[in-house]
Amino acid sequence: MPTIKDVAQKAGVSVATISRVLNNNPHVREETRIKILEVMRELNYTPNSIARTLSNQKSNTIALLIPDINNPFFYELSSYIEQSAYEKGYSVLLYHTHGKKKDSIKQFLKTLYSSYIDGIIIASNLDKESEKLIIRKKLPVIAIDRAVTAKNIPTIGVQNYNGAKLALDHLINMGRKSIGFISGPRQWSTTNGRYRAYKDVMGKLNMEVNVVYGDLSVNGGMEAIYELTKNNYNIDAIFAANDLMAIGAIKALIKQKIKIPEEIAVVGFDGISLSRITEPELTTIAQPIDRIGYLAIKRLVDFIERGVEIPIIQEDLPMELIIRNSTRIEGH
Amino acid sequence: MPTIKDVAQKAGVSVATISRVLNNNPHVREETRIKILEVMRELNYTPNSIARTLSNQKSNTIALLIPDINNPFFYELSSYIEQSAYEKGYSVLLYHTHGKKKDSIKQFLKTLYSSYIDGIIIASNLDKESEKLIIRKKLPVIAIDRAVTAKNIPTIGVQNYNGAKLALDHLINMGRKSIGFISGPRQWSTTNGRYRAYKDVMGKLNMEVNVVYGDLSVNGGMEAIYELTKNNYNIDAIFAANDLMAIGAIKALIKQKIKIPEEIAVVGFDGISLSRITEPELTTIAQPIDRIGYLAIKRLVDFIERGVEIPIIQEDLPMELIIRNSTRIEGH
DNA sequence: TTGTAAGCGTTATCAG
DNA sequence: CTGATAACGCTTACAA
Repeated sequence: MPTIKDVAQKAGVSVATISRVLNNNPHVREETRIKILEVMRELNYTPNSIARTLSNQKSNTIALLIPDINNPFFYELSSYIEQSAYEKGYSVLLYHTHGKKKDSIKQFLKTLYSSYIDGIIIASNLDKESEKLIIRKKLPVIAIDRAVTAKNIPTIGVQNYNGAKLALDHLINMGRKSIGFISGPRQWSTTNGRYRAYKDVMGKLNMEVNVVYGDLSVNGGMEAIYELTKNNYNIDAIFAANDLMAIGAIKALIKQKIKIPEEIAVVGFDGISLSRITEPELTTIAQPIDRIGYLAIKRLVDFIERGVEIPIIQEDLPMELIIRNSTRIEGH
Repeated sequence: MPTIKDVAQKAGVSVATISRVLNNNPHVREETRIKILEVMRELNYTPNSIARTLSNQKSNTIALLIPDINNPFFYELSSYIEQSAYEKGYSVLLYHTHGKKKDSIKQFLKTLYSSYIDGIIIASNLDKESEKLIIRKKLPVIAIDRAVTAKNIPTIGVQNYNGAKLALDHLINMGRKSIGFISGPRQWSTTNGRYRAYKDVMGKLNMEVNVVYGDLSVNGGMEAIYELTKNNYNIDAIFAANDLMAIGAIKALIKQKIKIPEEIAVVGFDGISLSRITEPELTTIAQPIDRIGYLAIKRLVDFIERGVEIPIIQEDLPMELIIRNSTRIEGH
């Protein structure tokens, strides 16, 4: 691989000048610039990014911490983040927090600082200690969606309460009289809003409250259904706190030969692409995953490159109801 | 962040000595080594990996090229690869070849050489030109599974022919008399073995051949079913060249109110975790995804660190039949 | 066993 | 507008 020296030599100038054209420094005579660009092409020269990073103390890389490998929501999210980063000239360093030893997150954070990572996006739920470690350093951080309990990390999330209301109103519009709710884990901050909406709507309409807790997985959804249908034969709709559990719900209902949506309608939450994999396809409340990824990168890069402060407040994006056959009787 | 200089100063030795203990060089007095380790802990020192990379011309990073973001098979694969790499002290640089402009792969390859990437794993199908570019450099490369048409890239794959035979024998053992095959795209090398097995088995047993081509997606599987069932009312089993299409097949069959497996049994291929998402769950031929990932990393690292040549031959791993309810009548 | 110093490929300061 | 050169943090002959 040719280096900046080779280019300098062949072009008959100093490395400083080469560096200048590399960095679009205007103080280069047009003639020399052209000459140099030509030589670069001839030599098929690419600037060495490692050397650049060392010199600049900046890597144009953003670290992304995501939790479970089995939740497609995070894959889709990471894909959008990578795309947005790519467009701004940044790479993404993916780190799966799930399944690794407790200390390894600490280790990873150390690595960050030894690689000149420019910023961090956190989609995982970290323990308090790790969070503190992150905050202590001055690296720009942004949390997305479900995540982070510390108050002083800027967060981009979704309107969980309003989104859940969309789901419930839809079910009620479809004439459902008894709605069961499959909640996420109690500590999980983002499911709280969804839970509150459920309680509020049920309360206002004087409807029975039936809540079961699940672990956000397909199996969790199945188990929740067994629990819910064990005693409540009158339920005619299910609202699940995420799509994976809703898919599990559909699976369990089909197994019990319960007709969807005729006997029980199902609504999910997230809008992952898997929500179309079942038969019937799942009605769901879609998060603007692309937008979350885009915003996270934008906020971070704006700060890194232009010092634009990231608002410490929580920024909550609206959600969208997508109606499919798990709530809509076909042909209607 | 403290540097090697800070450590040297505080420990009262030269940076060379620090570097020696960092690299486990035995020519350090035990006493000094201990002293230095102590100072490192005190200062909370972490060696700067960028500087190390620049000096060593080696980054301990392996690039992984994966295609479609929507195929969970590759996600699972990449997860195992990351895990294996992690255990050997390597990071993985993920690059999605799908959806990016044609030139960007070329651009990416350039980046590789400017970041001292130590090796490449290719899971994507690249065009000939890109492949040539890769081969021309002396970077160690390994292709996995479905991939790569060039003959001179070492490849780790699976026994497609034998795996497909497992599926077909199973269906025949279950008493099926007419098996339809949903193939992958014709050019797709890995589906060829599966196709040949189908032809051979059908031929040997004098059974009717019914092949439809799909694009390896869920929708592709659905369309294939519409095609297959349009004319062949006597089919009682489907073998799909991958799980995603098999899932689509199940979806389409359910939509047509055809009972699985009573009327039509379905077998997939890959063994992705999504194969358990349907009701009934999918019988499938599982690839040893973990093993593929492990081997790819092992071969690469063995070469990088100890010069162990990677066998140029294709290395094909055995597959496993997993029987679930899409072929087995419940209670049996 | 330890230290000195050159080198890895850039960037940036300071002169000219 | 251009060139020398120190600096980024580490490794590694070569000397001592």
